[in-house]
Amino acid sequence: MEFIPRSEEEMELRRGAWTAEEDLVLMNYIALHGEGRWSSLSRRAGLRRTGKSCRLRWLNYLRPDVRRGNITPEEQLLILELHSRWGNRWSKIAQYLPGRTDNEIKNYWRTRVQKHAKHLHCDVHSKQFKDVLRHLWIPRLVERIQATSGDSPAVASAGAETPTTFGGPVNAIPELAQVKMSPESSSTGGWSSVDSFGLDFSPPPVSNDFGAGMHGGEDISGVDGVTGCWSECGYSDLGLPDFDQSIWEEELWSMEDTWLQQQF
DNA sequence: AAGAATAGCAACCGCCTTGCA
DNA sequence: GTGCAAGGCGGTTGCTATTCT
Repeated sequence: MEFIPRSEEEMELRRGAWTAEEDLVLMNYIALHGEGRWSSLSRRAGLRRTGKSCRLRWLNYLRPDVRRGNITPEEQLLILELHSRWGNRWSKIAQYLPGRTDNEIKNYWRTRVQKHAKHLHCDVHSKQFKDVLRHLWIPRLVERIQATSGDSPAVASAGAETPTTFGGPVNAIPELAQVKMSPESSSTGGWSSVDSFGLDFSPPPVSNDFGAGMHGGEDISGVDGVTGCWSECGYSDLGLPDFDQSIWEEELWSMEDTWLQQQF
């Protein structure tokens, strides 16, 4: 169907990629006036964009606390677990990964996790794939986290008697959701609960929005939203190795193939 | 070296919810 | 209670960079 603009204003609306100039205008405006109502903000700032477009650009790209770059093993673990609980509730999942946007998590899921499922010729929601996650992917992630966090004895391990948190980097960041092994799961090898992988979470400890205390319907106003700025927390200086995703994925895939052959 | 295929991600779309008059 | 505008969210699209043939 042909798009017929109903007004001059609509005709002038810009779409597609944002220019550096537009970014600057939006950032400057928000720095001076705050977020406010997006539709009027767009007009007042002199941007020929919809309010929605401005909001999206700010939240997903321009916000100073947006983290970019590889999803760390800790974050992958959180995503896998939280997705097993809530499904495609990306914004809810994003609350537990400060600095990551729902869009980024959604993209990660679609490009990495679904790719895995496709490779294994199964659906991401199938029991088969969930088993692969539970028995192979997650334990491997835990191993990686252990390996990169050095000599932490508190790292999740099969057979641990009490809930333990991942040591090293994760513990170094109080703002990051604490991933804990539950006693039930640890007694059965770590990852055996039916609906989730047996991890325990603290409530979302940090707000990654700037101003509004409500996020996704849950009141998280008790936290200092502005100091949620990730770089200020030192996360960028954690020295997490930039582990080579492709190499470890290949390794994982061959393990998965072997494992699946044994299981099915 | 060039074209095709694929992956990754930014941005848009449309539906639903919320707040307000 | 109703209608409207705006915001929020999940799904989808399309562009660009990278890899493969």
